[in-house]
Amino acid sequence: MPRRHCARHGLREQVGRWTEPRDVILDVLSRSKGHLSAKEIYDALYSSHPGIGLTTVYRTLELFRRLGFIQKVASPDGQARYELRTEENKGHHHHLICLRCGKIIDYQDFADEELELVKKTEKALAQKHNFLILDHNIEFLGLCDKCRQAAGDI
Amino acid sequence: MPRRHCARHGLREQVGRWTEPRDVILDVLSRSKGHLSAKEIYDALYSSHPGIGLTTVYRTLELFRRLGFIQKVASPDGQARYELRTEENKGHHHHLICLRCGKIIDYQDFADEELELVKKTEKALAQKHNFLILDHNIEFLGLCDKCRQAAGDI
DNA sequence: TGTATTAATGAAAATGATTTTCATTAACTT
DNA sequence: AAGTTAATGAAAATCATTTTCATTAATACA
Repeated sequence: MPRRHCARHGLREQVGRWTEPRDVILDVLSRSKGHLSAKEIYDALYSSHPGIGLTTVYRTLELFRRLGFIQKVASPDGQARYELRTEENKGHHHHLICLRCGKIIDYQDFADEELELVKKTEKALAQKHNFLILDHNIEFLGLCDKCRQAAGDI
Repeated sequence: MPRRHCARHGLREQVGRWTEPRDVILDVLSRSKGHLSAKEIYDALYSSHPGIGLTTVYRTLELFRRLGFIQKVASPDGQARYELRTEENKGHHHHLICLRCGKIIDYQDFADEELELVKKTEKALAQKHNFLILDHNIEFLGLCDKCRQAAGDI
């Protein structure tokens, strides 16, 4: 069985058993640029590994999230989407989301300016509302290139 | 039948028929400070109007959203929540969301600073990704006062 | 290198929010 | 006041996700 990612990520110590599904799902995630839904991962795997069930995909994604390997993003089309955490995107949750097809695009621009404002806001809000702030989200919603055309450019 | 809100909001022209469920649901929304889920609205109505079904609540919320009277916010607990659009909150979608109970708090602080950054970012992103930006969301996720205590303040 | 242990899997059923269907009711038109 | 048809409510359908449980297989250990 391929141990590609197991060695690569030093997972052995953190996960009970390193299995084929976990290996292949991590592989799909690292191959893909964008954010994939559970169903999309299941479909991508189906031709090469028809045995892997959707249940396992969900369970594995939840495991990876717990381990901090991936980030889960709620998409307005109802399916959650997941992306591998990399050095670049670590700590950033800034997205461009298409309301029509659910596609999610990361952006890095203005990250510094945003971060400054976010930190300032965070501190003030935590105090004012006695809230323990653990995370934040900044997202822009609209229509992606493809869907603008499909929708007759509105 | 009470026509309270029908007159108040000048709805008659915009909606086909003004009905009791629509009237009462709008009433609940305008009475409530926070963001209510469909189920919460249904429950709030149950004692005084046991006849009104959950289906109608959903349909009415969708109508109100189409008309621009309310704003729908996705909550991480899985249920969408809705708030009446008022003069103050119009154009702002800035929320403090509790990951444990789903409670949503609006905030206005830093709205001006945020808006400036948002506009700048929006323009640049729209151009770079050929995206038609229709809306944005800024949210802070964490634990509300009550849930911090329930969770032993972590 | 087998073999036992038990974590991980997959199929099917369960869940929970939301949507659809369809026969009935009632708001508005005339 | 009566007809038209939009709106309703109950039940069924959907859809993403979770749970259950019997089976499989990764690791430990003899």
